[in-house]
Amino acid sequence: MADRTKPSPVNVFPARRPTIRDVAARASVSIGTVSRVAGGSARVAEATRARVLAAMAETGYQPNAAARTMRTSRTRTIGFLIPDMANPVFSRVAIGAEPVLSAAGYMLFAVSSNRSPARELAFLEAAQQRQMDGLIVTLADETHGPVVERLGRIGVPLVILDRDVPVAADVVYSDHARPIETLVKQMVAQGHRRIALITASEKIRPGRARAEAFRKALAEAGLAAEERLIRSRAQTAEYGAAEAHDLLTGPKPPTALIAGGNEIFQGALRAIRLLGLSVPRDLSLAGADDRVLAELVDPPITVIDRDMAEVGATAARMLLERLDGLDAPPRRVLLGSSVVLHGSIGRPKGKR
Amino acid sequence: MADRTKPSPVNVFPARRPTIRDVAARASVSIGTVSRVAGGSARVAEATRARVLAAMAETGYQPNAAARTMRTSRTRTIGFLIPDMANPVFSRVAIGAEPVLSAAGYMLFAVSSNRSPARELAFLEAAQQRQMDGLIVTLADETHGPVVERLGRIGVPLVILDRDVPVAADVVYSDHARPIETLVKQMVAQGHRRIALITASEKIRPGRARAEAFRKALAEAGLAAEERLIRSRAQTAEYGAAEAHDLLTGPKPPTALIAGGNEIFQGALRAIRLLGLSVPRDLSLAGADDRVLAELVDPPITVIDRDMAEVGATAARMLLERLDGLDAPPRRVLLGSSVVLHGSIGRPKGKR
DNA sequence: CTGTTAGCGCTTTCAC
DNA sequence: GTGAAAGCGCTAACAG
Repeated sequence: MADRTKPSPVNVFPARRPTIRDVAARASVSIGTVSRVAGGSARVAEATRARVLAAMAETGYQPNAAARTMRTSRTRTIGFLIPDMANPVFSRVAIGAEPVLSAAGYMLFAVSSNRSPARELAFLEAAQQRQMDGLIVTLADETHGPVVERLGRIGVPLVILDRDVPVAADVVYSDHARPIETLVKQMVAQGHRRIALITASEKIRPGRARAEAFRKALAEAGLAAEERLIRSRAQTAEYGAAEAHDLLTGPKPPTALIAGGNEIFQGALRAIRLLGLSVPRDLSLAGADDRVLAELVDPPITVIDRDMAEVGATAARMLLERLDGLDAPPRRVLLGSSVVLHGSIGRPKGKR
Repeated sequence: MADRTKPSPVNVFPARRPTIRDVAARASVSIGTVSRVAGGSARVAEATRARVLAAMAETGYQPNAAARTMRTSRTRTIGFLIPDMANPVFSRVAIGAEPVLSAAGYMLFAVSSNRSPARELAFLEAAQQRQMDGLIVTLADETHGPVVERLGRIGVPLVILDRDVPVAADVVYSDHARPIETLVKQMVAQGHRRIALITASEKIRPGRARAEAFRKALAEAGLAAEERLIRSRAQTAEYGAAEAHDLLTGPKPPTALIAGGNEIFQGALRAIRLLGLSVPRDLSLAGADDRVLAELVDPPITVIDRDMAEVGATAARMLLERLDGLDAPPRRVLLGSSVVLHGSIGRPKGKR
C-alpha cells in the first residue's frame, strides 16, 4: 500500500534534469545546504543530511559537472594520450593507471592520436579547454615542435611516458639499454659477429635508446657497428617485415637479429617465415614486447619484456602527488625491463 | 623593430586564463561579438572578425568548455566504454570510430571497465554528470541489472556493440553464426564427428550466438550436440587453456576444436602446445579474432576474422545521425565476419 | 552588424 | 548549522 505522506519518487515532469534547486525545495532547505551535502565536506546536521539525501534519491539528482567546473576549475578528469590504442603495449598502461586514479576519484579518458601530431595537438587543445586536471602523454614524435611547445604551456600536472621532451614534467621511462646489452652479449657469446637491429624511429626515445645501446654493446664486444645492420625508421609490422627481408636477402646477411618493438617483431617473424628460414638454425632471433606471440610460435622466441601496467600505475601515482600539490623539480623514474629467455638464440651457421 | 602600435603578444599578467572579456577589451568589441567569432556561426563584419581573431591569438585565448556546456548543455564529447582496453579486438573499434567523430567535431574518450560492472556504472554516471553528448558501449555482462537499467535512462544517443540489451538503442553487431557454421561444415566434411567449442560466456551475445550456431550446425549435420564439448563460461586466455586441456585430456577427446575469442584462442594454443599435440594431425583447430597470431604460428591456423574498425566507424556514423536529430526507432546493423582459411583443419586421426 | 543582458547550476563566502 | 547572494565564462535572445 502506497504511503501518501511520502512524495512519489516518480517525477511527473521529468523532461528537465533536476538541479540542486529542485532538491533544495523538496528537502525544504537552501541550495547551499544541498551543495554541502553533495560535496560531502562541510558539516551538516545529521537529520538535515538525511532529508537532503532522500530528496536527491527521489528526484534522481545528478550533479552537473560543468557547473561545478565553472566554480572550482576542476574536473576530476585525467587525459591519457597514446599513439595507437590498438597496440597493447600502450593500452596496458591505461589498465595500470586506471585503478590508481579512480581510487582517488578521477576518471581516466584515453585518446588515440593514431600517431598524428595534428591529432595530438587537437587532444591537447581539447584537454585544456575542458580543463582536465592532469595528463599522461605518450608522443608519436618527440621532435614535433608545435606539440612540444604546447606541452610546455599546458599548465596542468603532466607525466610523459618514455620520451625525451624538453619540458618541465615528470617522466616514467623504460630501461631499453640493459636488455639490448644482454641480448648482444648472449649473441656474441654464441659466436655471432654480424648482428642486426630493427627498431622504432630514433625520433622517439625507445628507438634511440635501443640503437645507442646496440652500438655501445657491439663496441664493448670489440665488434665494429655496421650501420647497414641498424634499421630505425618506423615501428610498424610492415616496416619490420620489409627491413627484415632486406637484411636477410642482402649481401652478407646477419646471423642474428633483434626485433625491437612488438609490431616490428611480428613483421620480422613474417618475413623470416616467408623466406623459409629456420630459427635458430639459419638465424638467431630476439623479439620484444609480445610475450604471448613469442611463446606460441615455434620455436619460442627470446623477448624483451616490460610491465606496462606498472608504467601506468607509476605515472598515475606521480600525477596524483602533483595534484595533491607536490611542488618539486621534475622527476624521472626508470622502470626495469627483463629478457625472457627461450631457445631462439643459437650458434651461427657453420660454427656449430 | 617592434611596432609599438600593436599590443604585445606577451601577457604581462598571464596568471589568469584570458576570457572572452579580455579578448573583447583588446579588440574593442563587446563580448557578444567575440562569442560570435569564436562560435564561427553568426555573421560578423570581416574587419571586426580579423581584429577579434588577432586579439584571441595575442591573448592566447582558449574557450572555456565548462562555460559553454553550461549554456548549451553540449560537450562535443563521446564516451566509449570497453571491457578491456588492452584487448585489440575492442580497442580497434576506437581506431575506427575516432576519425569519423573527430571529423564532425567530437572528441572520443575511451574508458576501460576492466570487465567490472561497478566500473561500468561509474563510467555511466561520469558520462551523465559530464553531459557527454553520446555513448558507444560494450558491456562486460549484459545480464547485470543495474547497468542495464542505467543504460535505459541514459538520456543521450547510445550505440551498443554486439550485445543484446533490452534498451531502446542502436546496435552494431557481428555475425557470429555464419563463421561457426562454415567451420563446423568444413570439419564435418573432413570426417570429424567429435567437435568442441570454447567460447565466451553466454552472458554476452558473442558467446551465446556462437554456442547456438554451433548446436544448430551440428544438428544440421546430423550430429548430436554433446554439451560436454561446449565450454562457454569466460573469455580469458587462462579459461581457454584450462578448457582446452580438460577437453583434450578427458575421455573421448574431440578431434576438432573451435576456439572462439582471441584470448581463448591464445590459451587453447598454449594448452595444445603443452600437450605436445600436432595440428592438424592430432587435432584440427580454428581460432578467432587474431589473424597475426594465427598466421605466425606453425602451422598457420584457420581463423574467424572481423573488421573491428568498421564496427567502430559504423557505430560512430549511427551516433552522428542521432546527434543530428534523427528520430527513428532503434536500428540494428549486422556486420559480416569472414573465415580466413589456413591448413589447420584436416582429417581426423585414423581416417586418413 | 554589434552591444546589452539574463541566466545556465553550482560553490563559497559572509551573516545570522 | 543554515540561508542569502555573488559570480565563474559563456551563449542567445533582443534591441538598436
